[in-house]
Amino acid sequence: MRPDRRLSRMLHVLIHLDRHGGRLTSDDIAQMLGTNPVVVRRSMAGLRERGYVESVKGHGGGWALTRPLSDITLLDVYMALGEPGLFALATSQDNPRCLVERAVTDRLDETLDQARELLLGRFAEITVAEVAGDFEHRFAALDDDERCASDAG
Amino acid sequence: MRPDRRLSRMLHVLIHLDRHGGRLTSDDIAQMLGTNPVVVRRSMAGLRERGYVESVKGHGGGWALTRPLSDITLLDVYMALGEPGLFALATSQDNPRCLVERAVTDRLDETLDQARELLLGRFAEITVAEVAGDFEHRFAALDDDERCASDAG
DNA sequence: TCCTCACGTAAGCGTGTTTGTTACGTGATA
DNA sequence: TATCACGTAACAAACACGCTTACGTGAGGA
Repeated sequence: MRPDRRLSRMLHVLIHLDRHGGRLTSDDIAQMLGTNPVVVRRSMAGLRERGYVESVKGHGGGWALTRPLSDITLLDVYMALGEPGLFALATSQDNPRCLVERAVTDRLDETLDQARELLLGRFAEITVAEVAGDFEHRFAALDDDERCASDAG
Repeated sequence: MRPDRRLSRMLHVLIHLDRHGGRLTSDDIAQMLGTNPVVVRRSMAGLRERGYVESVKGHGGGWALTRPLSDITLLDVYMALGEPGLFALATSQDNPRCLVERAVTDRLDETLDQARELLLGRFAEITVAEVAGDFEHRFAALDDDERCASDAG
């Protein structure tokens, strides 16, 4: 199955919006992500509905943050994307009458639920500002040449 | 993305093989799973290569266990399937030069790795015999009518 | 010997989800 | 009024599992 990369991409965008300060158009963002402005608008619609960003039409329009990154957790972004399925694994329901199958699915679902709980719990603990801090720390550690060579200066 | 149900199905099959005692043909198993014998052979090839089951051609042929369920963990079955990807989520590599993206992907990958470690660790702790025990326990708790109505008697 | 059974494998299509693309509409600004 | 930029619908591409068909091989029985 093709993996969902929207969470990764949206975090990337939020941090760039913060660093940029002003507005970025869907086209700007699409170029950063190597994709299409329509994909950007589609992915960011949920973030707008939840009030993390706003979009403005017309000249000088584009996308901007409406609150600090420290107020947005990875879980917030994940939920703004519609809480897509986390696992590429699922239990089968080929014959719900079969008690063997039910024992298997119950045991597997229980284990998957534990992993899901851990994952979403971690997402809830991490703010986007923290990830931005990871970047700042790395960027500060570079010497001047490396800073010029990187795309995030 | 379409989830992978092979792990669930293979556990189901292994427990039925154990309860049945003798051999089951790919056709028998396909009917249990509501699928096609070719799908069964393909999924079970890895289990055979690892020595958990054997297959015999010709009259009276089919599939049988080659070791007790207590010697097979969920992790063993997962690995026999070729260790398919666990998550429907992945990090993006749209622009590896971008330090922001790298900070995001590193943080996300780290979190996903934690969840993966938990999940595979749990898989390693659970034997197929344990899941079969779950079934036996439930089956013993049924009264006669319910046993007849279930498909696992 | 010949037939049937059952597995082994290759090849192609179906399907669902994200992603990519085109097209058209709407509102805001110069 | 022209242009910019978002909003949305519609459709194609890519990808992996699942399904189906087809053909080959080895084992056993008539």
